[in-house]
Amino acid sequence: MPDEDGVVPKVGIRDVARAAGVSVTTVSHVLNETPHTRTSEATRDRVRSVARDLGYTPNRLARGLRTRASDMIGLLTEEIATTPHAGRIILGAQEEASRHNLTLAIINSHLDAGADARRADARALIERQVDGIIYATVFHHEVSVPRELRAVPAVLIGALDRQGVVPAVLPDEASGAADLVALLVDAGHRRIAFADSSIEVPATQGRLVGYLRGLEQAGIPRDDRLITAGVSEAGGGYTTSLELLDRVDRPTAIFCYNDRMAMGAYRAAQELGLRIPDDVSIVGFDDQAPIAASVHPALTTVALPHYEMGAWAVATLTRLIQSSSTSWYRSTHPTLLPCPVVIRESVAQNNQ
Amino acid sequence: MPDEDGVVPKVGIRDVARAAGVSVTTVSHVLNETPHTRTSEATRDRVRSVARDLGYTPNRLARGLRTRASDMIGLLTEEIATTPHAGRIILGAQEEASRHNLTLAIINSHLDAGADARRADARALIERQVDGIIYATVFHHEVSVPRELRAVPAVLIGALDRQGVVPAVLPDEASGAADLVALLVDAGHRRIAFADSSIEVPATQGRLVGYLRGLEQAGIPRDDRLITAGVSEAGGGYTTSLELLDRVDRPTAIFCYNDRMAMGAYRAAQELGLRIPDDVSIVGFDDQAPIAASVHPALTTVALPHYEMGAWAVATLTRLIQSSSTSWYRSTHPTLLPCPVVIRESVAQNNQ
DNA sequence: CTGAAAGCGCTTACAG
DNA sequence: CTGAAAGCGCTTACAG
Repeated sequence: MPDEDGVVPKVGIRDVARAAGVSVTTVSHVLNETPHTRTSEATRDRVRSVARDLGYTPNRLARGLRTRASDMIGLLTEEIATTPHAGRIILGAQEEASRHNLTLAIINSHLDAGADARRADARALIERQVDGIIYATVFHHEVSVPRELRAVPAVLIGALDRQGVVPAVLPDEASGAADLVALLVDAGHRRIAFADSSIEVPATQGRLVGYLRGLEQAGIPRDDRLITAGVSEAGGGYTTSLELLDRVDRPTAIFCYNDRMAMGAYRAAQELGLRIPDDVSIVGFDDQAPIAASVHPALTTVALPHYEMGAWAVATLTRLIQSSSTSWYRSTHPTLLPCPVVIRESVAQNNQ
Repeated sequence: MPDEDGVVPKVGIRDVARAAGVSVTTVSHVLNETPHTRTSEATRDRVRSVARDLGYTPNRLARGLRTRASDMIGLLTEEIATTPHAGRIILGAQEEASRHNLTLAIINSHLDAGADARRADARALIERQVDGIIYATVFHHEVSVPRELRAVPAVLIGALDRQGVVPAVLPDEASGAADLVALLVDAGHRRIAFADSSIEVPATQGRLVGYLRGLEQAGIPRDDRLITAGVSEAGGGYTTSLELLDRVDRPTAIFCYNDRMAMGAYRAAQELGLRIPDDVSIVGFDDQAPIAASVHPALTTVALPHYEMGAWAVATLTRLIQSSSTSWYRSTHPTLLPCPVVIRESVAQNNQ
């Protein structure tokens, strides 16, 4: 309880021990429920109630120093907090951490900060004695993992380790894209365009691959005239869709690389007097929170498993930490997490 | 360097001391650049180079235990990581923390988790010995701050302390709204509608107040027929704008409560064959990342100072921590941070 | 069933 | 200018 200054005198384990008339050893055993330690029920009750009455709060710093486990996970993000939806990676990691009684310490590195800054950030986390580090990037390019990450168990989100030794998790963009195509095919579409992004990120590969796989699985021959590319913003989707929809044999559906491009496609369709989805179906990718649900008609798209990747990373890390094996890493195969199709209103049956 | 097992033997301050042929005291002084401590230049150089060669990484846990300062700030968010843009609060806090050589530990509480869960979360942070806590909420309702927050310096983001004792920072929504109205007035508009949100959050108050203040400053009489309310989603903006724009004396500009409602207003205008901004100007609020820039024409709106609030919180907290005064809190006035108008293309000169 | 004591890796008066 | 030693608040063999 606060004294008249409002200062709360910190009560430590020895205060509890003294007040309960036992040793600190016993207090520690009781409060931590140390296995293989038999303490009389009476003593345990007394210790617990004294601890509560005194408002004892264990000092996890001291505990960590002694046990050599800080129970903290470091999350190193690369420009990710700026990205929409990235908050869900943090959220997934945080909630999984809470489930394991771990705390998440985060540091954000700027993309353009360079390798040195990133290494310094990793070091800062290691100085905190984090038990493991999650390194999350925006695009899943291959990264050379800062070598400080070798000092501690680590996992990657959205990136591949060039040395192929650090476990990684990625969205299964190809399957998501293929599923989306299947949805279109099921609705009777066969002339499905792919409005790709012209910028070179690995995600492009995945989505294009999935698009092609989807066609193949439906027995629809690839038609390169239906594959276009533009800036991965609304503007790019507009330009590219305008051209696509102005053809005599225009596609009955457009699969846009992302939701922003889909917004542009909406506008193109509108200007051409085509109704969505009756005259043309449009789908996107990303399930970007405010866009996909706010456009009219609401956009059918594919969601990225941000939350799940964050949770996966912490779960995997705790396993690595517990195994405490010298060789943390077995599999070099990245884990692919499903990208679920989110059905809204921008796809209609095709009757042509 | 790793031995053959890949295990990196932890090097501590005593290893450095031994290798440099000095005491740990000296190593500590040199590495921390302790003031009022004169160590020969030669010794300092030797210590530093030995530390570097050995790859010495100070253990901040041990340091914290000794100095009673963990150099960690706890960020307690309330459902915030789910909110678009909330990442920027975390980012602002994180970057400001880095500047002070502090690390951010985050925990997210669910809105519906209740006061007990929130208190447990605060306690978890305090067990980590955080030097201060930031409590960030989505809507700035008044909150009763968990009493564990009294044990440590704390600041509020986006909320007011019911007891009026914890420093708080809020977006100056009223001024932002007034500025937006001023922009419209400068463009010659006088019949400016306000498509308010029908849900009751304090932000509504601020924006409405700002709208009215803006009119007043321009000498435009308040016209309640121009103030409507709808669901604060695209659908609400659509319905409400449709009605507004269908009047004979329709407004020349619509100020939407948020960007999502503005998207609905866009659709209403389109359906009525009104061009934006030539026939009607539309503005929003929030500057929601993917929406405002992706709609056509790009939306003029007001940005929320998320990043700045995060940075403010950490900066203020460090000041409170350093002052180490028993009575941390002086001012009960919340700090209001400006909401800058972001001019894009949805406002045109009115010539009626 | 319970406790005395060492030690985790640092910092910091204090002494020389 | 430099160092020996105490101590931050815990946990954990070990002994009884």
